[in-house]
Amino acid sequence: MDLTPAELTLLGLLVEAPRHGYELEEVITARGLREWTEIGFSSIYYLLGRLRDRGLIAEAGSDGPARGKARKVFAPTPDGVRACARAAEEAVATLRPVFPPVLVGLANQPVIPPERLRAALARRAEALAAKIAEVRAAARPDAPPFVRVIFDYSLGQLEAEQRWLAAYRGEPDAPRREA
Amino acid sequence: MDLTPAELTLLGLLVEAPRHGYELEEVITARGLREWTEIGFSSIYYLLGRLRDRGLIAEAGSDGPARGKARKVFAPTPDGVRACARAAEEAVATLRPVFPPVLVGLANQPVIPPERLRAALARRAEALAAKIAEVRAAARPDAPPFVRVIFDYSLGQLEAEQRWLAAYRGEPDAPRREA
DNA sequence: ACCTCGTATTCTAGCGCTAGAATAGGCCTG
DNA sequence: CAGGCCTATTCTAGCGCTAGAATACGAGGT
Repeated sequence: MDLTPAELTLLGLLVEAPRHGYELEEVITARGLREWTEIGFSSIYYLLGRLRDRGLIAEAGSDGPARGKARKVFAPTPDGVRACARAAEEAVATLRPVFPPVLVGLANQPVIPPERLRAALARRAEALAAKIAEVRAAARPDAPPFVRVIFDYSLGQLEAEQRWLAAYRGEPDAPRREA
Repeated sequence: MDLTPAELTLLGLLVEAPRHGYELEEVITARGLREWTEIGFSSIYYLLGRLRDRGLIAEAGSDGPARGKARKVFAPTPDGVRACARAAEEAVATLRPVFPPVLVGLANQPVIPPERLRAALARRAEALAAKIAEVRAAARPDAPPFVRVIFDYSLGQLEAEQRWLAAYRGEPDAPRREA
């Protein structure tokens, strides 16, 4: 009954406006969701099929094609809209424990030669700075608040990681005291 | 050729000390890695098989069983140790873009009834506070630095999220200015 | 008329992983 | 020494997902 993040993303896009598969693909790439949601091109029709089988979306007539094969436009059913709201609410409320790969790497720190580790941390610092700049640049001040909050979240997480990394690179071996 | 986080975790545990499948299971639960790594009981032997097929670990004789069926002890091969170091280094260096479910939920914020959204955010705040307390309690000051750094990371991320959440709950609709 | 190009969907094989049951073997107890 | 029990491993079926190829179809050029 629960929706995966990918399913919720797709369903949400359809709640926003009825669309056909190809259009979803376009929207996903246009909004830069490809990187985040990890919904591949092939998955779209697959997920659409699952959502339809569950009765959360339904074919809302076929659109007059610009050119080429007829396209199937999908729209959420009333059930689908409810499910979307419930799943979104659930996603907001639940804190998912994360153990990102970087921590797995750090847990194996003892096997990494020290100078390689230092270099790896430097590479991370660079990537982090670049990412922060990128997110800042992408964050339009005129975006609606519910979009801004997403950027704020990402930025907050990235900056926290940056502070942590700076402290850690500064004194890689010395234990530090609590705040 | 790359190792998944789960594979790296297991391999790392074997680099630490040769072990058999059941023991890995015990270590994983004892260290609380179950929640983080999402390595199910069934996966252990499966992953062990894959690592062996790739020549990264090998059976290092069977241990005298305390009682019951003979157990197969696995130890990393020289290749395995190298792969572990390389993968750990890689994991430390690369920044993986994350788009946690909470953001997917927030992206669908407009379909959530406002009072439900407020309640969901409140639940999240509670869970967050509890988690922070839990991590703080688990962070032993006498732990080796390479373990402490992991707790520091988690704590930094959680606290950043807490600040973000507090700000957001304070003014859920008003746009905020940049730092 | 035919052919090609651009749009859009569907199909197929197969990989990675998981749950859960089945199996195996030695010890201990009566 | 038969039976149960505990430790460990292995097997099996199947799910979810993906890449990539195959298909379908109309418009426009020649």
